[in-house]
Amino acid sequence: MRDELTHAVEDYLKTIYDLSLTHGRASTTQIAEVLEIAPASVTGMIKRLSTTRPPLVEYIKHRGVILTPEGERVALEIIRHHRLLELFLYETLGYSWDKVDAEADRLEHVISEEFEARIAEALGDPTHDPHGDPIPDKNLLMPSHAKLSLREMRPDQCGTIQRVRDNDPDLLRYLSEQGIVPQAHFIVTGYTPFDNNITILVDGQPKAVVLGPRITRQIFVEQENG
Amino acid sequence: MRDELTHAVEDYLKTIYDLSLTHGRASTTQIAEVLEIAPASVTGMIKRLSTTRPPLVEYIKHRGVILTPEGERVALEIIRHHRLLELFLYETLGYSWDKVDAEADRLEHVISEEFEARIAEALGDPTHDPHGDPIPDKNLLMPSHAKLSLREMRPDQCGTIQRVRDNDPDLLRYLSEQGIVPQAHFIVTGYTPFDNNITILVDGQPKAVVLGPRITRQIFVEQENG
DNA sequence: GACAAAATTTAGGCTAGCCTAAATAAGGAT
DNA sequence: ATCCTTATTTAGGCTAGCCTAAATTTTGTC
Ligand SMILES: [Mn+2]
Ligand SMILES: [Mn+2]
Ligand SMILES: [Mn+2]
Ligand SMILES: [Mn+2]
Repeated sequence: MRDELTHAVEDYLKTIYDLSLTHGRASTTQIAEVLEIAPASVTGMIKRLSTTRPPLVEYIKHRGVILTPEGERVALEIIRHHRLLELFLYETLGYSWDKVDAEADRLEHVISEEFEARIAEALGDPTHDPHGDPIPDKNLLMPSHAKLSLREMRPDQCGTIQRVRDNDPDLLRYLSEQGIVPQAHFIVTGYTPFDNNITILVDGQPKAVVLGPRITRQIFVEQENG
Repeated sequence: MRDELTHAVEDYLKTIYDLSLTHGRASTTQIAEVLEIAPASVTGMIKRLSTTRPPLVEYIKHRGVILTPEGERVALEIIRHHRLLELFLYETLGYSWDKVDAEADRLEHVISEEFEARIAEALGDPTHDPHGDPIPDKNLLMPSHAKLSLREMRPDQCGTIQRVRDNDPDLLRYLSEQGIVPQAHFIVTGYTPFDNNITILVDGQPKAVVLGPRITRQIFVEQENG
């Protein structure tokens, strides 16, 4: 069906997919920041993506882009590769969870459908990667996932960690040292306004931890009704 | 030490290494054939490879190229990636031996040194890939390997299959159907001059097989003194 | 040793993807 | 509504890698 797309194109589509989830439409500058390239270069690329047949994005000048159904299909395919690879590196090869993202970022573009199928099977058709990110299934259907960020929680509320943004290796190492990993259960023991610090006590950990908003914004949880 | 080389450069160096083993110096046309690109393009690339610092090939106009020590180091690094990957795909992911080459050809350029180290360890620091090709060790030292081709053998001589060229998936499937795989023991039962057909009986196989020179040239064996 | 065939190089051109600098459009404050 | 800032696009340029067609060198044959 789809002929070969370049690695660059695949990375653009993956990035646009991610940005659309939180911001609706992806702007030139946002894409440029994530991909660490000049905004002018992004303009050139999204023009191309919007004029392929079929178009991969819908582009309105000065208004940014959204993915077309075909663009989304490609993005989900790459995201499936990426997250399956992360889990494979973590589970099968013993990588630490802060190193899998960088490796998967390159591998995602070169593995075949057979490779994808074989690691999916070896891992038992998993639904979530090591950071709790949902893995689209074979038909590219995305499992539901927590959207409540830890920043919104308040004292005496409790829940489980579901998902942690995976782009910052140092943060990931820090968090796992504190026991803040998917499935960990915690209770909020403190909140300070103005600086928006949140203190949580994670089950099985000796001490509570204070987390600033730059961190809590990156953590998604499932709240328990209690 | 070495900064990033492109996939294309790595494939050139790997190809030149291979060609040098059998032909001494690699010619423009030979490289072009293996890589399936126009000879004119090869000329352009080998000029570049010969003028990098340090140079990766030694180029004499109209006389082809040989690898410099640095070029050979890079080639061996990629060949180690390739062959470790082939074995990993074969052993760990259950690929058939005719499909591993194509997949490894892409993966070899993107895996990190950590990935290399982890699969090497998982496989027990192997010395040979699924086709019997030698895998350079961590220090890029190439294990010794059989250089006697099956084509040179004659009736009543026997030996074991050591190595089969891996570039033709159809041939690989055919050979494994006949039990012609590394470590298989066989005896030569026939030879016909002019057409250079060789008949061998492989241990454990019901019938002898006649193999033409196009095939026997691709198979390397260890002869048994008998 | 001349000459044709084969191998190789040169010349000119193309696409993908990036860049910087300059021009323009959008949005917010007054 | 105007001004200013910020976002975006346009213009022009660069490298990597490929291509074809034409020129040139090498080589094998007589
Ligand atoms: Mn990527
Ligand atoms: Mn992840
Ligand atoms: Mn390759
Ligand atoms: Mn092989």
